[in-house]
Amino acid sequence: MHAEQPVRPGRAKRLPRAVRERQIMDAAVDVFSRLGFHAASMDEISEVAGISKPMLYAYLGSKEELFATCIRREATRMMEAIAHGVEAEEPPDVQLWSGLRAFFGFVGENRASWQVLHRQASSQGGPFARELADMRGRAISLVAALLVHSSDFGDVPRAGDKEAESLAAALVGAGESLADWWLDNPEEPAGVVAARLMNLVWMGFGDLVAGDVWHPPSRRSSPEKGS
Amino acid sequence: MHAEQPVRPGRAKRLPRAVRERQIMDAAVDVFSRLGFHAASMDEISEVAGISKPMLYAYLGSKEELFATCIRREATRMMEAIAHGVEAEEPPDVQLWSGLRAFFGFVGENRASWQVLHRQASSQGGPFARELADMRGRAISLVAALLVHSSDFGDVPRAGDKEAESLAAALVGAGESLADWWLDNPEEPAGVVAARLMNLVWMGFGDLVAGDVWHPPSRRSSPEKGS
DNA sequence: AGGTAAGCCTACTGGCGAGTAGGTAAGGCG
DNA sequence: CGCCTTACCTACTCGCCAGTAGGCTTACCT
Repeated sequence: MHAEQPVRPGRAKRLPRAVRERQIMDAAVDVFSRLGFHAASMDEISEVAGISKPMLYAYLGSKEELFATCIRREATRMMEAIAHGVEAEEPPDVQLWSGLRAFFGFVGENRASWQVLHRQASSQGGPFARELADMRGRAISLVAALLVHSSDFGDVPRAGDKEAESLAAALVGAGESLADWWLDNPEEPAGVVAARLMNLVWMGFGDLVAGDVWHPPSRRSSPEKGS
Repeated sequence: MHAEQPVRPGRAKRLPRAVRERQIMDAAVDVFSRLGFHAASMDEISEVAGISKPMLYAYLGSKEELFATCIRREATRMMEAIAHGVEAEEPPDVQLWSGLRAFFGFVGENRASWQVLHRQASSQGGPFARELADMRGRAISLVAALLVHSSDFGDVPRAGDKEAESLAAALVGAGESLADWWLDNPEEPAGVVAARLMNLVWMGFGDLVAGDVWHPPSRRSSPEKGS
């Protein structure tokens, strides 16, 4: 132990910038999700990332910039995951179903991302909430468009845009809340949780109480086996 | 004007402890709702309350105790407001409807309380989240019981408790989210927003698209005039 | 009136954490 | 092989804010 190693203790291996940035972002999402924006310190993020604080500032700028970048990255990943699972040609209920499945699938596999997006981002004032509200707004518009379009299938001429938007907000919120609940009760698979929400918003309690359930038009396996 | 007033500039009028505590709590809820837990400073709270910082500590203890007390007070107020609006003898759908109206009524008249409860409390780790999760849990249980009981009216023997709970979580979340949306779109009255959610969760999109709507059993005025 | 306790204050300390100054190793290229 | 650019570090400053020490003032009670 008295012999000096040529390797200085706190010296990280030299890496190209892009790789380090990825590492740092991953560490930041992890720490932000566990502690929240304010309680998270740049010291801890740098420690988790395996580098020193000045590198953080050199690569990602201030704490706020870093956080905003995290939000943007995770939001983009999520929206892409959902968009990937939905096909625009399908009828509205199937589109909704696909979207829900993709959403819960993403949350199940990216819990930290979800924490950052849903809890942290929305509760910090400043530009973060705007960033997040932006994505949320896009999601709501998407659902609202689906609902309006869906009306064309029935005989109701056209629900008010405001009404569709508020319903979409309720639906998105239901999804968020259910996802949170799921994090605390993770024993059930994503598909089952998604199917529950699908039934709730498509059939309503009234029908469910009467024993009616929604199921996809016999393509894949039915979402809830008759247990 | 050059004569000294006997009133010292920063000296507040003497008041009994109970009254001051109320003032302080009101100020705290206001500041916490605007800035969030961390960004809120005890200095600002004391300033808004019209007293000096040591009084805060003398009366309400540390910042964390103060915040927890705020949460408890507001949560209790809200639960009482809702419980007040619901009568246990009514059929399930009417109970749900009453609860929704009471909820949105409360939020409309206590926006700051709602901000503190929904945004701030849930995003801070620590004992606050527990406090809040507690109330939320009670609300969910309440709704879940309603759903289970509701099943007895139909011919389905009994939905699984887990399923009822997750549906209740989704419903509570939908309410929270819709309340948030409403804060940004406050032009509509509480009753209309409540009616939207009622229709969504009771009828489902499937029925709504087909033109069916739920309405209360002809007692009060109908929730949504045929516009 | 005079005592006294409750209500109120100004003015500090101490620690934590964002952001920085200035220096050290290591890979590439002549 | 030496030079220089890029990656990386240790070790600070500085402001903000939770929490406190110690003293003043006013209402009530006898």
